[in-house]
Amino acid sequence: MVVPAPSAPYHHGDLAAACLRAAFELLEEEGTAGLSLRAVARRAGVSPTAPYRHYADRDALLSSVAAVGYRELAEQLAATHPLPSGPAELADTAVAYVRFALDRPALFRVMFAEPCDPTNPERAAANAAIRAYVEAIVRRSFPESDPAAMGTAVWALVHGLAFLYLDGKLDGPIDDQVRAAVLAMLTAANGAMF
Amino acid sequence: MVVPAPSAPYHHGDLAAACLRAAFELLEEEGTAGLSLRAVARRAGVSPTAPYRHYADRDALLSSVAAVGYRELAEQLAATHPLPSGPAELADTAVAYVRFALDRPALFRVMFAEPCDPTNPERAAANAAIRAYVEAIVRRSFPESDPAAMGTAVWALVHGLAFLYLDGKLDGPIDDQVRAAVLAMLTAANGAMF
DNA sequence: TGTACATCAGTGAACGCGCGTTCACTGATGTAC
DNA sequence: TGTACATCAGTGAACGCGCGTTCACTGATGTAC
Repeated sequence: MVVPAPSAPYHHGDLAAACLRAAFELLEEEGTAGLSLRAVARRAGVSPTAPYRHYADRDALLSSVAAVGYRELAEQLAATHPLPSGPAELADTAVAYVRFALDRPALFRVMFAEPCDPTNPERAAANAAIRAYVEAIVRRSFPESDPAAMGTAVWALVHGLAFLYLDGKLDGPIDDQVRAAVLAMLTAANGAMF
Repeated sequence: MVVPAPSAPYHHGDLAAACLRAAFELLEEEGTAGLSLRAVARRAGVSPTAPYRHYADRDALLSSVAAVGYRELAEQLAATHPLPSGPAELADTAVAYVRFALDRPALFRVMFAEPCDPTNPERAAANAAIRAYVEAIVRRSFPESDPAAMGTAVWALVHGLAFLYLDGKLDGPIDDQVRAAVLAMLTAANGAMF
């Protein structure tokens, strides 16, 4: 019976996944600046060049990180309300979006603020998934509006809130303010001066 | 009569302003990554350490850049409509905001996405100016809404549009789509299913 | 069941790079007497 | 008006740093016969 050596086998086993995990941890602990290929390799317990077996270059790793991030954001939104309808549920979803950004700021920045390869199919799919989710909401809650235009507006509203908080342009009790902002916007047209 | 030496006087004259100008040019030409203190010094034709006479460190320079950027953004908005009212003028202003972001993406990122020193008084003033502008619009156009909440929402809407376009999450004819999104949002409540 | 060999997944040394920042310095300027 | 001197705004060499990426390599694995 062969007892496997207790440590440091030559082959890692699943280095691709380990790199991804390491990248997430680094983003959480050190922020965007801490996410280098070398740091990922270090944390995975592997030589600086080993990740190149699994990722063509730094950008490729970032794209994979972003793709996983999109999936997790989608899960978090769906967990709040699979298909929100009505102002209160929409506000809940907005809060969930902003919370995601503030809980994992570096990840959120990689997902959105870094110029990742736009031809990456994983990214395109993730992007399309978010759009579809938002448009489904819009079609249900605002049947009289243009779903594309209104979908863009809704996404922009929550996305803008996320970034404004993330970058310290707003302060105060976040959940309440996000809720208030979304509700104010959704009911504004009724009392508008035009 | 003293004829000044035609080149390379020992004292620059106004190195602080020259650094700022160089920083803007670098942002325009090379993007955020190209903006280093050394590059600024090089472009200003001065030794790598000279800028330290005028800026405590890299962050201090970035803060100054951001402050000037805010002023220019405010000017561009005011030039579109000093105090927009009605959906069409609001949409114009939104377009101007997004245009600013897309015309000068690296500058816009420095203004918003970089973690500049939040205690910088120039930055605080710039931030307050934007808020005041937006709230003035809101008070006039949406007298029945909470001006703070609605102000936040309006800013977030245009800011989100700016970043989504900037980061390639949306595509298509920008001006038209921004206008359509803003108009859809501002009239949505009328036909909402709640 | 054994063996030869192709393939795969790592290693480790080395490359060149540009960065922010420090330090002791020196040339230029302006002010007090 | 001339001079001494403090102050200001630059220089230039040097520091240590970590990065992405390349290269030739080697240990481990698995497959064909």
